[in-house]
Amino acid sequence: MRKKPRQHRSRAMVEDLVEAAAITIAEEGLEAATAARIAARAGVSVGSFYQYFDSKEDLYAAVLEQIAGELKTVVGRQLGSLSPKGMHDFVSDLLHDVWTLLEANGGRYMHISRYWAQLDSGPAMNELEAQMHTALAVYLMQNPPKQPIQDLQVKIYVLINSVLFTTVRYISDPAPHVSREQVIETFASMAGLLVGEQRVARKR
Amino acid sequence: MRKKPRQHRSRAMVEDLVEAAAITIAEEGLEAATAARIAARAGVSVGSFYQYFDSKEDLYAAVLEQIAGELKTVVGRQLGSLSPKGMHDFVSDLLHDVWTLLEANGGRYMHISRYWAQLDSGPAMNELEAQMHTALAVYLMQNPPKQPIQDLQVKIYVLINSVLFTTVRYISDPAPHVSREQVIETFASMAGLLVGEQRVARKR
Amino acid sequence: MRKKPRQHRSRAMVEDLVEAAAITIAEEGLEAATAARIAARAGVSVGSFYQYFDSKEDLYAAVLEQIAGELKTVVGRQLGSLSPKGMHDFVSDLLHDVWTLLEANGGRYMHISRYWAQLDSGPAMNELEAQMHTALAVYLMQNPPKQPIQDLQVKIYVLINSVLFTTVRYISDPAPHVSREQVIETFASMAGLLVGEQRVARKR
Amino acid sequence: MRKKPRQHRSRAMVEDLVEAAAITIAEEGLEAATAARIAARAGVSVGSFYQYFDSKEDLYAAVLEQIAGELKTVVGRQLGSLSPKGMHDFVSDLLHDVWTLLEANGGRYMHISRYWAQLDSGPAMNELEAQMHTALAVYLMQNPPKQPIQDLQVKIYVLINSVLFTTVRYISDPAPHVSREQVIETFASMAGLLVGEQRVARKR
DNA sequence: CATGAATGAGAGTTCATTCAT
DNA sequence: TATGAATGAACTCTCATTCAT
Repeated sequence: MRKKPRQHRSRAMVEDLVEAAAITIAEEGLEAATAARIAARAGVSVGSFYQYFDSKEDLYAAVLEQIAGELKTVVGRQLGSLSPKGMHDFVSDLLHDVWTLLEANGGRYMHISRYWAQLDSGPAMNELEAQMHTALAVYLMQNPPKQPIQDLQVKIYVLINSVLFTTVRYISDPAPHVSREQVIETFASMAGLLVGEQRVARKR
Repeated sequence: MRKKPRQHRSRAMVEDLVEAAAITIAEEGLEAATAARIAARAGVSVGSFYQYFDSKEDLYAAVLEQIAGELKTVVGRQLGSLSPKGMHDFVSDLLHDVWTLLEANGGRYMHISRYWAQLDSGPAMNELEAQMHTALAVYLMQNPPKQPIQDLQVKIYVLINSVLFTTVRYISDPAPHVSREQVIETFASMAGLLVGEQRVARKR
Repeated sequence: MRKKPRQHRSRAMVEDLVEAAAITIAEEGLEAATAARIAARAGVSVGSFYQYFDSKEDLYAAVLEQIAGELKTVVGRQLGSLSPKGMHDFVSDLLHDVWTLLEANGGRYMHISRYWAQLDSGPAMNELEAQMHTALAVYLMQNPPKQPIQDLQVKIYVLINSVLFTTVRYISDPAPHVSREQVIETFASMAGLLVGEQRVARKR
Repeated sequence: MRKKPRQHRSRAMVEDLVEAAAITIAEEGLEAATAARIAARAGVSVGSFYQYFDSKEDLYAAVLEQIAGELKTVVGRQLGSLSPKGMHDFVSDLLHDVWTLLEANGGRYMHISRYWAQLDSGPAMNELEAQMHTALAVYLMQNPPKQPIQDLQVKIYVLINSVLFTTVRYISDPAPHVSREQVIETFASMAGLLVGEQRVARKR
């Protein structure tokens, strides 16, 4: 469990460490992300590292938390504009934003995602899922479908996981014959179809 | 490069090692899957380990190869019965079989899949993808759609990745409110919808 | 490349390690001089060993450097008094000093020299040879020979190698019927003869 | 202690192993000369290796014995023609022959000599020394010097060691400005001078 | 608080030697 | 007698973590 420092200096140090860890994992891989290397990149001593994080794993967790936090912000921004759009366009816009975030900083977050299995990503994933549920609930309250959608929870579960991991895979090991736009459009269609939407995408 | 043993004893040992590696990765995680641990679980000395595999990574690769091989067998079995069924039922049946395989032995393969990014799974994934392309091509020749399907490659790419990783995630971190049947049905629907099939699932 | 430590503690540790390595090589042979053994003898952990030396070979190099450095000091001390003595006496005095150094600490340096071929002793040897050339040049300028000495470089090369390795062999595997004085005298004669000196040794 | 096999097959195998060991040490260094590698090069199984040699060290000893044996043969050939030549020419001719032997087979023996310290070369050296003593004794009986030579044993000791190790060093780390002929001539002069010979070399 | 030298358990890998076949 | 698969001790080197300064 990480200590929650309240001092200014400390908070800056924690942030530096988290960022250094993210960069190191992204650029050199998880195996190269040693305590010494991360601390060096953060311009801090190993000792200080352990002042704020009880273990390397704690730091990794903080990195994931940060990513999840930014993702939540992105999703939150879309939530406000859900209803007027329809599902297809909502998913499309959302994915564009998510993709942009994941590709920012040279795809830093993307590369980190490769290690989700080692990184105990469970909590972050669950938060995202919960948020999506909220989004969908709001949407459906405002756009009551003619026929009730069955298994909504399941569809959300499938969608979010499909989107996330396919995106991860696409960026870490891109398919030459598949464009980013196409992937997004495919997911948007899938989402629309799953909620019974007519296949009439807005022009972009 | 792994030596290809031709003796009986040796082949048994190689198999033991591959299985021990699979079990160890599945049960204790990739980090715990050290040469010594794997060898011990296989009831073999470290020396023997390195008699048959030039490095730990070579063994990991062998594990992946085995999984991919079994997956290919499962898919191949379904390929023969594609056309009479329609896409939805084909995907549904296929997923049931795949799921059964991945869940076998306490979900061993499932857990290993978590580490696909570290395990150089590229080749295996590509083979599977190629196989799916074949399947789809066969299906579409026998069931020519009224309107041509656009971006077929993309849809396959998205589908296979979605199915695989969602399945992985489902088994390694199951959602309490989502049943296996429901996930499969969702994917089958998605597949059917993507190829323009009417949503009339066969009764099961 | 060895880190250059600037702290007091560190410098002491580096010295301890070099000495421990020297003792271990001398007493137990090069094969027994493992990282663990050397570290243990230095009263230090393996980790510290690798904090200051990037590899075992680096430490060996440091040992050689130290020996070469001390040899150079000894030779340098003699160089000042070359001319008034004549070649024979110069070599005799020099060898006495060198011998004393090599025999110090139970012949530690002597024993190490046995492994010169494995220890990448090239640089050290070359420095010593260069120094000898200087010495000889000075001597010959101050004592111009009646007839020019032919092949001076060759003679120096032969002399220095002969002296060094014969001395090494003598100490590491002494001949019972041969005394140290006699070996030195023989080399001194050889040196004198090679530069055309009359065979009139000073009384000792 | 090596077993002395008397069978034909066995003797051939022992010879093969000794040669394989010599080649391996010469070409790949002592560290690379593992039991498996040597056996493979000899076209024999490791098991057979240990049938004839109790340890790797035993094999190394056999290699040294072989080299020493061939050296002895060379020296012996010169011994017959000692007296008529005088010391200088005797040493010169001997060194040419020795040099030729050491350079044969791509300098195989030469390279092996680099490892004399690890290879327990004591016995071989002692034999060679004894042989040289015999040679000198014969020479001096047939060419009684005007003044008795002092410290003959010492001079032989110094000469043989000087010649051997300087030669080893010369071949394993040749000096660019020094030719083989010059080294030999220098040693021949030294030998002549040490036994009081006039410096009148035969024309070559 | 910050530092970074020191620690030592542990990882991957090699290889001399044995022994069942 | 010949084989080479099997063994496991030993080696080099790394790195998370601590603690004296």
